[in-house]
Amino acid sequence: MLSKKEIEFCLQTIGEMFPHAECELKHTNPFELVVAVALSAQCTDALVNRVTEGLFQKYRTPEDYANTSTEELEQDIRSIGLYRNKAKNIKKLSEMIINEYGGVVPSDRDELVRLPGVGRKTANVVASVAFGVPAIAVDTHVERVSKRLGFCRWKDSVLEVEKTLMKKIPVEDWSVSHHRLIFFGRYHCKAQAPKCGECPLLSLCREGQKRLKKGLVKAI
DNA sequence: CTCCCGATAT
DNA sequence: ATATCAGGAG
Repeated sequence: MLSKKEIEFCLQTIGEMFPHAECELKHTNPFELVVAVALSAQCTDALVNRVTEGLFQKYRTPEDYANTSTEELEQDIRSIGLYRNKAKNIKKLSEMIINEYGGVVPSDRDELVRLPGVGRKTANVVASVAFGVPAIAVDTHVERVSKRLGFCRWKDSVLEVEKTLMKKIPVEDWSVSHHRLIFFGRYHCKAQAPKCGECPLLSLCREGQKRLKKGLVKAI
């Protein structure tokens, strides 16, 4: 596992590669962010944004979702995968926000997790992006990058990855580091065809060195 | 662990 | 053709 110092160096280097790493899910308020992140499970941000562009015109408040039939909402988000679960979750979550939170999205992570379709990762995104609460949401990119670089162990659960990152990164850097890891994973250290050949972190990357020995790294 | 699931990259 | 995508629930 990389030391605190080495992780700090990695995050700074990644920050130079992606100086504008921030949330790419389009939204204009916390409620829209909750809906967008709930839709984003196992689906690209680009596709979510394509769908929410029309969705947020049609549905502006939790009441709008609560007053729609599940079938109609399913059709409105059909092009996103897992649409039946997501439609049901968004309708229920809207009802809960109306009935239990006075129509206002809670900022507390434990309250957010009570909402259907909102797990720890989604709650961390909402708390962090919408309310400025320090958090590290461990999604597929953060998990993969952390394991490849050696920020944590390969066998670690997503919760263990999150705990390790919180321990090794200063609180004031949690949110920005989280977004840097997302961008690095999404555009550079991709699941398929990672760009190890043009990676400034290759020399200290455990997975990169392994790929180098296997002859999988194309020089740039 | 399995299921949910369409769009896109490889 | 197959893998992957800002996962969560049962």
